[in-house]
Amino acid sequence: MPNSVLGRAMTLLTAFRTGEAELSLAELSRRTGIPKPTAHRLLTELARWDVVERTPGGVRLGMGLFELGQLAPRQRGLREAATPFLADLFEATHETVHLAVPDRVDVVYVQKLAGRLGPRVPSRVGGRMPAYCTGVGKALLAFAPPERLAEVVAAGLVRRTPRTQVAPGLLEQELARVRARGVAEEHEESTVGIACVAAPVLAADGYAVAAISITGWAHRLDTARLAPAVRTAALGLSRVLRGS
Amino acid sequence: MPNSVLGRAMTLLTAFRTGEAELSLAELSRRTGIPKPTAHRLLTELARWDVVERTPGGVRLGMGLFELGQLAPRQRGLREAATPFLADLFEATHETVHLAVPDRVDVVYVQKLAGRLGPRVPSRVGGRMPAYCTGVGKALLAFAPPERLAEVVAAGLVRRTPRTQVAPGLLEQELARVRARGVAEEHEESTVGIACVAAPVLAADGYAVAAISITGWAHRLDTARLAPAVRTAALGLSRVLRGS
DNA sequence: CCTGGCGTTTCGATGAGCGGAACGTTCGGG
DNA sequence: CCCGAACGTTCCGCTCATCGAAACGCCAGG
Repeated sequence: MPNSVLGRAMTLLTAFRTGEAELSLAELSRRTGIPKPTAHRLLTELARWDVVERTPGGVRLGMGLFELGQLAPRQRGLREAATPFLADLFEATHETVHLAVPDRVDVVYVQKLAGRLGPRVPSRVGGRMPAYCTGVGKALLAFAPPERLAEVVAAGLVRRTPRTQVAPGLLEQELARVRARGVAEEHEESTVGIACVAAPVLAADGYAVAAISITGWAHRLDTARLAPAVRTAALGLSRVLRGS
Repeated sequence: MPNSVLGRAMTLLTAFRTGEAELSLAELSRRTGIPKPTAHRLLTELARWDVVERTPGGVRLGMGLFELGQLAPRQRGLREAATPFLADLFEATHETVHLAVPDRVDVVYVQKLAGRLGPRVPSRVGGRMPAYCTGVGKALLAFAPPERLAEVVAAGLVRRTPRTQVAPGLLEQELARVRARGVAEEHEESTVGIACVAAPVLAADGYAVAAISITGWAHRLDTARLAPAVRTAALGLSRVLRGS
């Protein structure tokens, strides 16, 4: 348990898990080891800033936090510029469409357009996945500074499904193919039953700042047919971001 | 200037304005009145939690903040459920599509799909607008508990454009029409040149939890033609949220 | 009725937090 | 080239914001 105010506040905020609508003071205290009166005091102040909101059953993360988070520049401008391309791609294919950015050895999803008929893809906006076993992650790694792959390998390649690629040499060869082709694929490497085709969004320096992907059922997604569409959207966004 | 750690940290975080990629320590200190060493210390700790990130020119709001903000339940489940309906509406109309939720006397935009040809609508995801002069706001007010309108009136109706409606009685009459019709309109009341047609997303208790809208140029948007489409999307989302 | 658990409040003790001063670096102007 | 201004960073004695055990009232379940 941290002994700083900020550390404790962050510990409370990060105790909330995906899908939890609210947590009671007692549960937060149990999860974090922060004594109830302390947690109570901190949450009371956080509520004054709308970082948390009081509910009948306890507290929930607040709209003020959502509003602040939307100002984070690394996702904001990109998501705004990308939304028309993503909407086009969604309209053209009616498969789930993602925009993701790199963050250390992971990808973070910043936009997702999904219909009502596709698979329940476990990705979510604001969520993370490892780069090495996801389509968007491989598209980003292929066009990342070379030390990024070394970081990813040093962090460890963990088998998540029977099809996860955990040999660094094979991953490196695949990334070379991605670089040559401009498109990355994922076939059940991160999630059983799910396939994906992704293309990097490149900045002027040739490195990827984001990746766009289409995701669907592994038994049904025609990655060969969709690759040009994904690549087209990514190239369009790349051009817009370069200001030309 | 607050004398609590949380208050100071929040003051620093809320000093960032829309569109600012980063701020120097000195600028943050000037804006907030927080002495440089104090700001430096707080930002250093916030950076450890990815709430802010260091940049060559200073600091920026971080991806950790974005990720936390995406967990806020009041926008999360709604945005995920709504995205297919919004995407449908965007595909059908190619006008800018919004999803907004009520927050006291304002609306907060939680999703926005815009193409590349429509007006540069000043709304943004994570941004706020007053309820009384926006299409989504009026749709929400018409189906809000009665005390909400009283709050809005008590907070004051401020003229933002020559067409802003600032007479409480006229607003009340308009909201009655919205209730009867199930659709609200906005004709340059919040932003010159912009029109909007919006429909409420209703919970089982008959109150609105969100509103969906289509926004476009005031001289061009055919609200009469688009109203049924917006209402259809809102009704569909209402039904999904009710679980039936 | 009793017990356990909840959220809330109190207040003396203390150490986390404070910020002026100092420092080294960089940049722009004379 | 030199100087001054501004920057970010560090230091450390002081202090007050923070802490949390204890107490309290309420509620639900046995």
